[in-house]
Amino acid sequence: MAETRWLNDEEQRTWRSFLLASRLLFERVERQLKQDADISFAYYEILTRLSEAPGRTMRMADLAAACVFDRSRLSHAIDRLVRDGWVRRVPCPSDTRGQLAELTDEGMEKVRQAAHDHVEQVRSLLLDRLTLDQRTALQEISEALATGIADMPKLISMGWPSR
Amino acid sequence: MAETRWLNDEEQRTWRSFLLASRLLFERVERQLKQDADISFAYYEILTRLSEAPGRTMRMADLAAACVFDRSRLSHAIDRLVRDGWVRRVPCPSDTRGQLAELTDEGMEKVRQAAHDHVEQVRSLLLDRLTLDQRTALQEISEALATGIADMPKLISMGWPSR
DNA sequence: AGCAGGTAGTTGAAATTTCAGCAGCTAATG
DNA sequence: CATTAGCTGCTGAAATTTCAACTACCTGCT
Repeated sequence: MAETRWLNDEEQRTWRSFLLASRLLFERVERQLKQDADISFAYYEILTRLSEAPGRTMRMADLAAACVFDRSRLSHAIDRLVRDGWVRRVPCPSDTRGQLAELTDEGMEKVRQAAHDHVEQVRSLLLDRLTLDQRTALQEISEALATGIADMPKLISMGWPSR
Repeated sequence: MAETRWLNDEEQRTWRSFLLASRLLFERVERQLKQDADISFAYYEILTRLSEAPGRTMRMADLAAACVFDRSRLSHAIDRLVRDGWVRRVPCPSDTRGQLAELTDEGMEKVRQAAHDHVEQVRSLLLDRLTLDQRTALQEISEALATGIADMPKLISMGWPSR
């Protein structure tokens, strides 16, 4: 195995500042939602996605992909949202294996109520701190990264016995 | 309370693409570390910070701040790293309350071993996908965000009884 | 010295996420 | 049609993180 190609200063600084900024940002977003609306960002995001979906309904797998959850995590999370009365499970008509998660009226109300302060927070932590150029740049960068990553295989298969 | 100032399309797209990209990125980084080095990114980061610190040693609170962990999370995490023999706890000489986390030789070896593939992953997921201009922009944006957030109070005190 | 208020780190329990594996179903192949 | 590979979602247990105290100690003030 070759020598480790360490990051140079510029590379290091880019990666670390990105890491730091994202984490500080998400930490604040989480904290604010928990404090003002008593809901975690994970749940808030699920509810939001559903609220935007046609029929307030999504297939479990699609919802998981949208939220970048694995299936198991989503499954447990939906259990809890169902328990709280914000989501309902509906069998999928076109695929017997499938389940749809449907947002209830209570769930819809919950998102609405939580959204107000959340949006303000996103503005003050992210949008208001950047120039228009920076926002554009960030968007382009993010989209490039997301596209690139989505195209890559999830697991790097290494040295597989060749048949 | 005023009407919710929803994000317009451009704002929405910036925020969501940033959200998506960061999560995909961190998800891959986590997965790779787990797969190749059998360690979570959280632990890897703790070990890394310690490996760079003078004397391979840091105060708990500083380490927590560097990793954007709360104290409790760090405390539990260090428990586990101590159990695994990668970290040692040392009382702080200057402050009786304090503790120092010290990286053991085994811990150092673990970081070294994990770092190789991790660095490659950071390159292929992030650095190699951006132009030099984009890397510069991302760095500036991240630093602006991090600075801004660090300056803000953690909790928005609302409607406090005026004395 | 004695006290008030803040800081450092830990603790245990509850909540959440991860992990491995499973059962049922679909779809492609021959 | 039968086979088989792959997908869908769920489950339970283990690992981790969050939450709310709590102890011990430091700092500045009187």
